[in-house]
Amino acid sequence: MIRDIPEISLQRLPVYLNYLKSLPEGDKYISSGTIAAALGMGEVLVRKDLAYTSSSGRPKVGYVRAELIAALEEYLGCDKKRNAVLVGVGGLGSALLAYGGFAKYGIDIVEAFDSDPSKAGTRVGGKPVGGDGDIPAAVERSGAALAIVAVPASAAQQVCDVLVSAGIKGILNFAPVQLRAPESVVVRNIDVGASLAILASLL
Amino acid sequence: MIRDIPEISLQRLPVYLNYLKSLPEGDKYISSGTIAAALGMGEVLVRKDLAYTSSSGRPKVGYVRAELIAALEEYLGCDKKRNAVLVGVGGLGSALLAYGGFAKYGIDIVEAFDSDPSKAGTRVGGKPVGGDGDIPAAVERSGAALAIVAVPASAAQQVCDVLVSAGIKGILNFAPVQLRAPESVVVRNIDVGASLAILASLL
DNA sequence: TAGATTGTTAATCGATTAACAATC
DNA sequence: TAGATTGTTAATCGATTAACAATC
Repeated sequence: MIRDIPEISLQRLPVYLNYLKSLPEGDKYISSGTIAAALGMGEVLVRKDLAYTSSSGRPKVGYVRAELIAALEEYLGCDKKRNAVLVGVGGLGSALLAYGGFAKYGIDIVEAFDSDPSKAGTRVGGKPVGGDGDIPAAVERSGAALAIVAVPASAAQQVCDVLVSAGIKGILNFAPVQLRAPESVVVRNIDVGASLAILASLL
Repeated sequence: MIRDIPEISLQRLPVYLNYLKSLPEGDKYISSGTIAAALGMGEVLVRKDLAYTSSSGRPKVGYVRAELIAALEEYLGCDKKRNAVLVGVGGLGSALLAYGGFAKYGIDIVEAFDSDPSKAGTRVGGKPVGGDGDIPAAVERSGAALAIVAVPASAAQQVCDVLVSAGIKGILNFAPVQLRAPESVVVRNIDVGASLAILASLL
């Protein structure tokens, strides 16, 4: 699924998608200028980004909203069912297991894992929780290519290693450490503490 | 606290900080090349980023690790105590209230709010929870300039408006909507669902 | 037709990298 | 001194914006 789109453009696509979905059903057409004004960006940028999804508008009228939504969803792979696993059923991990925001992108967290044996065998957010040792078998069984790491920083690298050797190809890491992984594995980080600190330092 | 640093450089500072803190106490010096290799980036970039914090290294030996940590912490304002409030005590909000990762940046979530009256008066993650109507008074009392929005997308704009009129200057928004706010208010977004979808589409 | 909007090409802007002098 | 590393200046690269032709 390698694409000829800059990652920074890719990151904006869900923003467009959310905005378009929030519009009233009645609006059949929408122009790049309207989108740009609503989201506070340049309209040429909007058109360039949308062009990557192979959606196209009509001069004078704009884009058909429903078509644009469909093109964005297809480009983002929302129609394809993709499985993910989650490691670290603490506060954040539990919240993510119960979070409903992955479904609209076709992503399903099928199983979670925690090093605490007392959590193994339970269910959190409706998802079965196993021990860390169950990771390889579960990844193989479910065919999951995605993993969420929500363990403490001290455990993250080790968990990453297990995930990589289990065949995981993409890791969303919430631990505040830089994970070492083979180039073939894509790692992206979300550091909530750092994000708030950065925000604070912009004030 | 307006700075002459590109935001993209600012975003890397916590990464350096975490890495430097993770090194063994015994290492007195560290070079930009070592940092770059560990984090998978160019060494000139590391030096440029570090230069923004007014830390400086010595040719031939590198940077004094402890000085670098101190400079980064000072630049990021970790030494200054800053208060934040959180709105939306659902799964994610509760997890963030219990999350310990803000303290190292000098940020303290002092109070939370939820529209559900049954939550008002309780404590979550050790933090007092009030009703949404308590926001203005609490913001004034605590002097909080930062807010975390962890409510559903449908409520986020209204919550944003309340926070802005209460005097909040920076908002970290977890709801998948683009918030409208005055230019004087800095808004940054974390969309966990979108982040995982983007990751998936890179595979 | 006239006007609005798209899509593309060229220009600008900003960030990263390369080259290299300074220096400990 | 020689070598390693910093810090800076210039070159490159990539993303955004401006200009504008195409078109419905």
